[in-house]
Amino acid sequence: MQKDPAIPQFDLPRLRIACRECTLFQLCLPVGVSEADLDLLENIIKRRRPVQRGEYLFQMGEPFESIFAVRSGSVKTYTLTEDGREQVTGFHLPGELVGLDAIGGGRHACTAKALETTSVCELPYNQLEELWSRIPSLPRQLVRIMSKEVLHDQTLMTLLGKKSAEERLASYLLSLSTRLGQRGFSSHEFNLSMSRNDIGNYLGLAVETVSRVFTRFQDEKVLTVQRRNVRIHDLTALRRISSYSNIPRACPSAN
Amino acid sequence: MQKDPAIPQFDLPRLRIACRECTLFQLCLPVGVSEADLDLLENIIKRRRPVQRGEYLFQMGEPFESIFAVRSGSVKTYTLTEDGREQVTGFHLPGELVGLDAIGGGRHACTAKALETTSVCELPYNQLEELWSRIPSLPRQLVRIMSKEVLHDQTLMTLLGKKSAEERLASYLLSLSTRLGQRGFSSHEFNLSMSRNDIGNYLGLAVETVSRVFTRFQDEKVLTVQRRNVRIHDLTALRRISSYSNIPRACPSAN
DNA sequence: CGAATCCTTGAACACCTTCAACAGGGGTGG
DNA sequence: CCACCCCTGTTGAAGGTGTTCAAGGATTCG
Repeated sequence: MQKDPAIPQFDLPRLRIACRECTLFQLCLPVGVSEADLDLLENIIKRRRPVQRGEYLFQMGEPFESIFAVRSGSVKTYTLTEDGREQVTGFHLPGELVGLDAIGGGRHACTAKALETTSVCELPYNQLEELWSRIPSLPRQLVRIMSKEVLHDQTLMTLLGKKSAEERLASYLLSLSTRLGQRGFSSHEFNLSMSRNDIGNYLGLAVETVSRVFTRFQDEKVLTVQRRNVRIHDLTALRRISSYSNIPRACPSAN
Repeated sequence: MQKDPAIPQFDLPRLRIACRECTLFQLCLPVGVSEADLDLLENIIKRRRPVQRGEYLFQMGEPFESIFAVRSGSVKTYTLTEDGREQVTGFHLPGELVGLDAIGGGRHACTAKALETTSVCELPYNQLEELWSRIPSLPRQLVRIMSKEVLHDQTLMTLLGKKSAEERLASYLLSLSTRLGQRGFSSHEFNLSMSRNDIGNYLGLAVETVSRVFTRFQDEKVLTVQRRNVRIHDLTALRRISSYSNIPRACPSAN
C-alpha cells in the first residue's frame, strides 16, 4: 500500500471501538440514536480485522447478510455486466454505508473491494431490523440515508447523461474534496485510492480521456497531479467547470 | 389527452378505494401488511382527485410532506440543473412510489409532473412514520423498495456510462414493456406517455438520435412505431440489442 | 384553418474513443 | 542493490458515434 499523507492511520488494532468515540459518529447510521440505545446497536456490530487492499467485503451474488459502514480506508463497489465487463457503481469513504442495494433482493448486487487497507463495521441486517422496534430512530435514519443515496445517484445520472469529460472529472474531484473535508482530511490535497481505470469506468470515460483531462487541468493551473496525488489550486475554477455552463440549445420544457 | 388503448381507464370517481381491492396491491407499499393493519394504513392515505396532464404532484424546492403512489397514468420526475436545463430522473408507472428522494433532505429534490391523466395515493410521511411502531412491516417494505430504487439507478448508470444509443433505447423499451406487463397491460404494444424529448433527456441522447434509432429499429423489423404508439415484433432481438455485446477491449480488472 | 408543438431527416462537425506506442514506478528476484 | 518486468499512466493520431444545426413534415388544439 502506498503512503498516503491525507489518510492518517486509525488505531486499527483496538478492536472494541464504541460508536460514541468514533470520529464518524455524525456521518454514520447512529445519528439520532440516544446514548442509552447506543449499547444495543454496538452489541450487534461485528468489527472485523482490517481488510487488505484487493480483498472483498462481499461479492456479487452472495446471499445478503450484512451492511457495512466504512471506518477508514476506502471501498469500491462494482457490478459485472452480462458480457463480463466491470461497471464501477461507487467509491465509499469513511462513514458511508455499503451494501444497501442488496436489501431488496436478498443477494448482493455488486462486489465491494477494498482500495487500500480498510476497516469496517459489519451490521448484520436481521439483527438490525430487530432493533427497530426498540430504537425507532434507526429505521428513520436508514431511510434517510437511502434517500440521500437515491439523490446522489440522480446527480450521477445527470453527470453521465449531460456532462462533458471535463465537467465529469471536475465534479468528481469536487465530490471527493468535499467528502474528505467533512471527514477532517484536507480538501485541497489528497491521494486518490482508485486507479484512472476505475475513475474512467465510474465516470463513463475511457482511461485515456481521464488522463488527458487531468493534464489539461494541470496546464490550466487548476491543480497539480502526480500519479495518485492531487493538489487542487483553484477550487473556484473547478466549481465553475463542473457546473456546466455550455450554451444550452433551445430546450422547450416539453409539455 | 390522447386515447391510449394500453392504459384502460380506472374507475376514477370512486374516491374510497381500499388497498385490498387495488390491483396494484402486490406492487405497492402495502406488501406484507396484514389485513388487520391495512385499515390503519388506509386511514392516512389521501386520495386526491385525478391530476391532469401537465399538472404537478409537487415541485422542486417545496417542503417535503408526502410520498405518492401512482394508481393510474404516469408521472415524470425531473430536476432543473443550475443553468436551467431539465434532467429527467424517472418515469413512474402505477404501483410505483414518487418522492422518495426528498425524505433525506426535507425538500423535494425534483419536480413530479403528470404525463397524462393520473391518479395517486398521497401518503403523508409523518403519519406514515408514526405507523411504523404499529406496523413493523411498513418500514421494512419501504427500505426494501428504496433498495430496489438504488439498484435501478445503478443499472441506469451502467446504461448511461457504457451503452450505445441503440442499447439505451432497447433497454428502455424493454423496461417499459416488462413493467407494463407486470401491471396487466400488453407488453408488446403500448403507447408512450412521454415525448421523444423526455426519452432522449432521460437516456442521455439528443432527440434526433432517439428518432433515428426508432426508425432504425423499424427498418430492422424489430418494432413498429407511429408517433407514440409502439408495437414490439421481436422481443428477442430487442433483448439481444440491449445487453450490449460489443467487443470488449482488454479490460484488466484493475485492482 | 392556422399556430404551435412534436417528430423526422439530412449534412457537417465535435468530442470522445480506439488503437498504438512509450514512459515511469514499484515490486520481485537474482 | 540493481535489473528486469509488469502494471499504471501518458501522449499521439485516426476514426466513429452522437451532437448540432437546419429544414421540412405531421399532429393536435385553439
